[in-house]
Amino acid sequence: MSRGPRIERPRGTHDVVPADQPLWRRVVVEAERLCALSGYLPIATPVFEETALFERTSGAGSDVVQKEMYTFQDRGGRSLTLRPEGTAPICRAYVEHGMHREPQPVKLYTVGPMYRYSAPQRGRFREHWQLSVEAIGSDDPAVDAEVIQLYHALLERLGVSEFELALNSIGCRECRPAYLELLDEWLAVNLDRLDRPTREKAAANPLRVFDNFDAKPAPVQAALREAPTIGESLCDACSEHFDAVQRDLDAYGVSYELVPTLVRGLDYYTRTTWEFAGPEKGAQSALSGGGRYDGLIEQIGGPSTPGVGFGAGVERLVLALEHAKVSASPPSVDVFFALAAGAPHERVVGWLRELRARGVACDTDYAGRSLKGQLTHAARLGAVATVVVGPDGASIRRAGRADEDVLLDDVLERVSP
RNA sequence: GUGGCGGUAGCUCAGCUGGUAGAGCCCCGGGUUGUGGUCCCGGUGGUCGCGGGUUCGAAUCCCGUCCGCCACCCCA
Repeated sequence: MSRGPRIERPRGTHDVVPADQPLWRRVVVEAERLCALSGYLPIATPVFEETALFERTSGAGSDVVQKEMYTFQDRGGRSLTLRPEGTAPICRAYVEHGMHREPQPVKLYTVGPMYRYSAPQRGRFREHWQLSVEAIGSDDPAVDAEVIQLYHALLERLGVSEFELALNSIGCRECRPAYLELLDEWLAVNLDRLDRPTREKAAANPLRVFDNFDAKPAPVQAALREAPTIGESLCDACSEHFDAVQRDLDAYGVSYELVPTLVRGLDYYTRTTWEFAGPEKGAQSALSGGGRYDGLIEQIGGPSTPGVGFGAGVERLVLALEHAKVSASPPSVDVFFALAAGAPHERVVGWLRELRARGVACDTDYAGRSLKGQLTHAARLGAVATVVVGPDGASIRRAGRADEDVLLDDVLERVSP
């Protein structure tokens, strides 16, 4: 029969099989519903983009650009990249379609696959699905809060209660350079108090010396606690902005923890940054993360335009739902036709056509099962009504009701009132 | 990309120090149950991840490789 080794899905990818779909759909449907309720409109962008889009916006030094991009040349010699994140493509579409002429902010969302070449693990894939929500064209802190609240509402709505929201502001082009200078100075003086990984960070990406703080040796933690944080260096405008975001979150009833060392992995972020962490242990706890990106649109050749948004992992959210013991049922069958010996097949086909036209979900046996097998199958499908069809009549069975014997001519009307 | 652990039926796993493959669940059939999710009996189903090596003989030992999981890195 089959020759050669069995072909399996590519490393780091996964199938969402029918058994997984109810939970998966629930996440996506609720997300879309909440987006619509807040005025976010759906947009779809290509799954691949010109490589420069990500190189320019994410930052040449970012992990994504350095080691995680799926980059390839097409037959025309173009360098293309499977999108590693959703924000830059949406901003590209915003510029390309002149959405700056529309009423601002333009509020958009999309759900689709993202690609990152990293070592697969539980909850971490090379192809994973993400909900991306973006509000472009306003620097109002109320928009930051709205977008954060949107994901918060999604978690509540889905029944996930075990999560934490970490919040920070990383300043703007005005105040961040000054802070970086302060930090560099401090690092230079205190280098001998740090361990090797932290020293390497200090050289490569000083903002990230605080990463994974809890795992560092106690003396290193003690030292880092004395280091200057961005919060103390925010300019007045950024500081006011950040205060306003917090006031709105309070008004929304969203609780958060201020984490002055929270820095995100992409270079385009400014001011507000945040991360929702879920109940799963380990490095895959991040459910969603986002921030403001006031310089991004300019970087890709558009007019100076502020924006905020986040990306949220669908698989991680599904994992959180499973952790919270949330379940969802598959779609049910209204009517199942079980055929006894001598049943008129053509009549059943006609009933199927008519019921489906009326919007009644119905099915029958195609596996040559015994009558008992068909009834068992009907029960497993969760059929509301099972019709046992004989040569001259039928019997309609519903849970908790007496069987109803009907003429073949009356089946349709009795089964679909 | 680095290190550790692991891959046996669709799923969860057993298979002792090498002797040539098993259970439960699932699926199908039969019986029982008022012809429907229970229970009982039976059956289908396996390139032991893949390739090579050692051996009279490999699921079992060795090497390589692929895939998964865990940690690191980093993220969703």
